[in-house]
Amino acid sequence: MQGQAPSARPKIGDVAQLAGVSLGTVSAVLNQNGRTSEATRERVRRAIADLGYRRDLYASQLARRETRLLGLIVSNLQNPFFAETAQAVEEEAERQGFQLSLMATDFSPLKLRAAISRLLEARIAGLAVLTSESDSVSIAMARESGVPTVFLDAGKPGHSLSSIRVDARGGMRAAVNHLISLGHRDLLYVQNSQNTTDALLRSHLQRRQGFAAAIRACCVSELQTEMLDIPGPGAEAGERAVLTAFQERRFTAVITMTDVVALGVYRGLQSLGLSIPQDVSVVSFDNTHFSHFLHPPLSTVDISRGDLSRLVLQALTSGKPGQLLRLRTTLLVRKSTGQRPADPA
Amino acid sequence: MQGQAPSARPKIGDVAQLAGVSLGTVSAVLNQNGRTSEATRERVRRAIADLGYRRDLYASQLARRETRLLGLIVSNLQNPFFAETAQAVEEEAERQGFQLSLMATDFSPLKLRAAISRLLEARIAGLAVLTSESDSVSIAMARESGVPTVFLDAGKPGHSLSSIRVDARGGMRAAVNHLISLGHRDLLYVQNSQNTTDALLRSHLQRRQGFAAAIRACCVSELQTEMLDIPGPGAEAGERAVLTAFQERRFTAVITMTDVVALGVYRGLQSLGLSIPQDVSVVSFDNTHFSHFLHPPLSTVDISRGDLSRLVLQALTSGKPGQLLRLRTTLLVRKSTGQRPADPA
DNA sequence: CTGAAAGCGCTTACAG
DNA sequence: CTGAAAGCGCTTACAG
Repeated sequence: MQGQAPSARPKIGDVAQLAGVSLGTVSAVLNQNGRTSEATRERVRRAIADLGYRRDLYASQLARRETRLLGLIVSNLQNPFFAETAQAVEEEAERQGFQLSLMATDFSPLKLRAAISRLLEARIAGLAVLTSESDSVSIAMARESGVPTVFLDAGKPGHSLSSIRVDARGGMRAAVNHLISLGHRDLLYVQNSQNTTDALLRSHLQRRQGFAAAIRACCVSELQTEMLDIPGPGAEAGERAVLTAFQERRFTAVITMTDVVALGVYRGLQSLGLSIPQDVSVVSFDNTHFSHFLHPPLSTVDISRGDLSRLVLQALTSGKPGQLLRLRTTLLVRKSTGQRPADPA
Repeated sequence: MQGQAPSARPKIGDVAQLAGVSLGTVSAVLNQNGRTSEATRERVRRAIADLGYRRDLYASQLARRETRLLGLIVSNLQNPFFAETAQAVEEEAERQGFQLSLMATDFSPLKLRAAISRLLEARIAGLAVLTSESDSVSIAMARESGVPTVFLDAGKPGHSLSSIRVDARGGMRAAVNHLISLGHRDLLYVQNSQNTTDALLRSHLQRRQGFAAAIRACCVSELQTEMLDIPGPGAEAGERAVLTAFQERRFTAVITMTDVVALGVYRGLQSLGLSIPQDVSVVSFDNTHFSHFLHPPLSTVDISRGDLSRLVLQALTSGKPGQLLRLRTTLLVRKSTGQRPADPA
């Protein structure tokens, strides 16, 4: 039923025997050590093909000193920001000869700890935790392991632990100033919280703080703002936030914590019969792929995936752990933001 | 620089010594074999914590007969269909006590082969290949390994290899009939090809064939259809397809191969000043999460992620490999489809 | 409930 | 360029 018996799986000794060479020689061919003659290599290759031999990962790695494996943990692969980031890191890792083991936490600190634990068991050469939730136990685990690690917007740099700080404040400031310069005075800030009971969502916090700071620093006096936090998935939260907030008061601009939230905001505004940007401007954060394809194309703050992935690999493989790395953000003005309407009826 | 020296990593023997027990006892505690007293377990746990001990995955798996690891390969994690499917399979696997090793091919048959190869080296207990591209060499590799395997819309069932057949034709038939019943007679079918030189994109082919078959089977005589295939990423392709096709002729309905293509079609139509569904109806395939949040919400053919993941686990772990499994599709009528306009000017 | 020993399938000095 | 041997860090019968 199970196909061949388990013992049918050929081993390196079977290959050696069939090829008429020793174990070490087969191993050298497998690892491309190059200290074998072409004729030998060919015989070994043929024996491997004939037997359907496949090296055992566990035996191979156990016998090796080090691994070329990097661990990457993100919050959720359904979220385009994380999916795009994971792909960028994977490509950069491959370019540098590393394989990636990818895990998702679903915003749960417990799953984050479990993921770190599993990756450490795999003796990874480096660990990148690019999640929006954070967890002090996880940070301590990573730090104590001594494995070069990088967190996103979390952890104090030192020893083996680096930290990448996204300039969320700068991005938010740019977004707020953009809206104010367009004449907007009534701003709604929308974020969603995931169900993370005991986790501090750093990136969320920073974006919100960035918004608040930009408002405080603003030169204009008659600013009216409201900040809404709706639990649940981003798109649903964005829609509900708009339906709720616009019942009481009229805003001319909405700033969302992520593009996914903006997706829901678009829908909410449209179901209220409000046009973007004629009636309401929308600006967001993340520059996920789909934001360009919304109607109208969404103005959003870009976090460069390329820069991020290069920083990650620098933190993990440069031999200089414990760095504090900064990542710029850039406001992309597209078509979802415009002049404040003359008469926001 | 590297933190502790590599040899600093404690082993099971260090734990045994500190706890005053033997190797086997520590192993029993680690594996929850339960044949240890609570007092012993506690001592071992404390020793593990004190030393910061972490089991070595490779040694552990090498010594074990079997693995509880399943391999899952998808085409691209940025595509919401694959991301959602991966998450569903992961949850179902976890429910049944399996871990998942996830890989992406980026639509490349070569990467598909490499992924299968790596997963087989990890001695996976089962392999699911849920990609849109297919490759006969990959199918042969999987088959010859004897590992229980399931392909999506590819491979002849037999021995260790199962196949899940998505009822794309049925879904397309429902979509076409829905449009025809709404009075539409001028239909545009849009698909995008990825850069897969030598791969046959089965799911694409089947959807297109489903469309063609539904048209042929149709009772109405005055049907006008056009089928467009634009290379490149889905959203870009959808937009370009509309801009191209509507230059020459006026369609009242567009059927897209995937939701991602529909995203681009929306944008193309809107930039032409055409309203959905007042001027043009759109119906799609996949029911990805975002389709519900487009404006208007997209009518699309659903492929149940829950059913799919249950079929995958059934194929891999039921002990009855070599099955042919069928997966239904369901047309979800939302707001992007409506009556054919009276005067499609 | 515990301990000593064999074995998992490789890689890597080392000697030839 | 090749071969014999030690060792990687666990798990698992087996004997006590």
